[in-house]
Amino acid sequence: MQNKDAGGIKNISADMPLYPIRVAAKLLGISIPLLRLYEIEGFVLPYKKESKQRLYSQLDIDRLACVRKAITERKIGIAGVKMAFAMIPCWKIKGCSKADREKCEAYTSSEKPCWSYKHFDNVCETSPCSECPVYRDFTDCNHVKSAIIEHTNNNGKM
Amino acid sequence: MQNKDAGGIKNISADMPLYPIRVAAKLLGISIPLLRLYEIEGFVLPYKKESKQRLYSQLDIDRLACVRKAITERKIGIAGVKMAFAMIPCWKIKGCSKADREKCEAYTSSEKPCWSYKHFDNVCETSPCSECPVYRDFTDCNHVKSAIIEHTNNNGKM
DNA sequence: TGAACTTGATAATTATAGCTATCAACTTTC
DNA sequence: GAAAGTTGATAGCTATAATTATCAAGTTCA
Repeated sequence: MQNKDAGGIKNISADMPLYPIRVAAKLLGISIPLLRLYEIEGFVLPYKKESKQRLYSQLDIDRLACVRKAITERKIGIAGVKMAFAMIPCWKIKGCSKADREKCEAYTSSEKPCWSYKHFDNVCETSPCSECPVYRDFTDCNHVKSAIIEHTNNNGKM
Repeated sequence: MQNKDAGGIKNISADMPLYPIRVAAKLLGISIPLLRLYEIEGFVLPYKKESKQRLYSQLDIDRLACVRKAITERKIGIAGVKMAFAMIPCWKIKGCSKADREKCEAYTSSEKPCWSYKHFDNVCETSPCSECPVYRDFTDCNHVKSAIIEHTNNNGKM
């Protein structure tokens, strides 16, 4: 029942790359080109094989299902979802230094999520955004305000 | 040249109710019904005469010009602008107590700006939202992230 | 007093964001 | 080695959000 990294056969966890694009599209009820568009817009960072083919994890699907809801139900558009993600106080989550922040395009932007930028010379340079807690913890673009609340109230320590 | 409150004839300040709806619409280049819609959506709280007729201040015009830009240029829709305003850390700006927050619909909502709610039993009950700094200081819906930054970094000081 | 405004509401229009279909070229897989 | 799947790109469609046009009824104020 547990998902440990040390590998057995049943090493199944929500962030394992599983579904090829066709399956992912079907799971979400959308077309393949749209799924690709969502990636360009920065809504998901799917795993890519060496052959560049995408594989989507269950978390990826969940994430996109939320985005979908925001677009179709909440009537926030693509640009709105991008803005919502851009509001995440990533500099707090990552503990960016003043220097880090000054070098970060994402810090002041409200255009698109921080993980849509290429990061030079700051704390985000070292590891890929797909492994970053800012990306990973925000499966749900509707919960950004909770994060803002959390990080404004007591310096995030609660 | 100065705008003092103590009244002379030249008591002209940016938040004086000046323009009737027809003029305001022309200044913004939109129709009257749209201007009315923007009010329903919570983008502006114009002064109302006893006869219920609206008068818009220059600040109201500026505010709506920003909203307009966000909708037409940034492609954030009406719902997106509402969400942006909802992200303002009003509880910090107003210094809401825990009790205040628990009684506040706006606190957790990311649907619409706090000043769109009716406030009972909390600190916002006492004075109209049109006079609240949360409303007044956010003429520009594109600057919400600055506020988030400010209020996450050092508890709002500095 | 009456012309010119306003109000709120509904219906109709328009513009476009969101989405899909299709394409040729390339990969993977069995 | 061939079928099935992928890639990126472009063009076209569609649903609907955004906006305007109208309406009757009520105000305002020369």
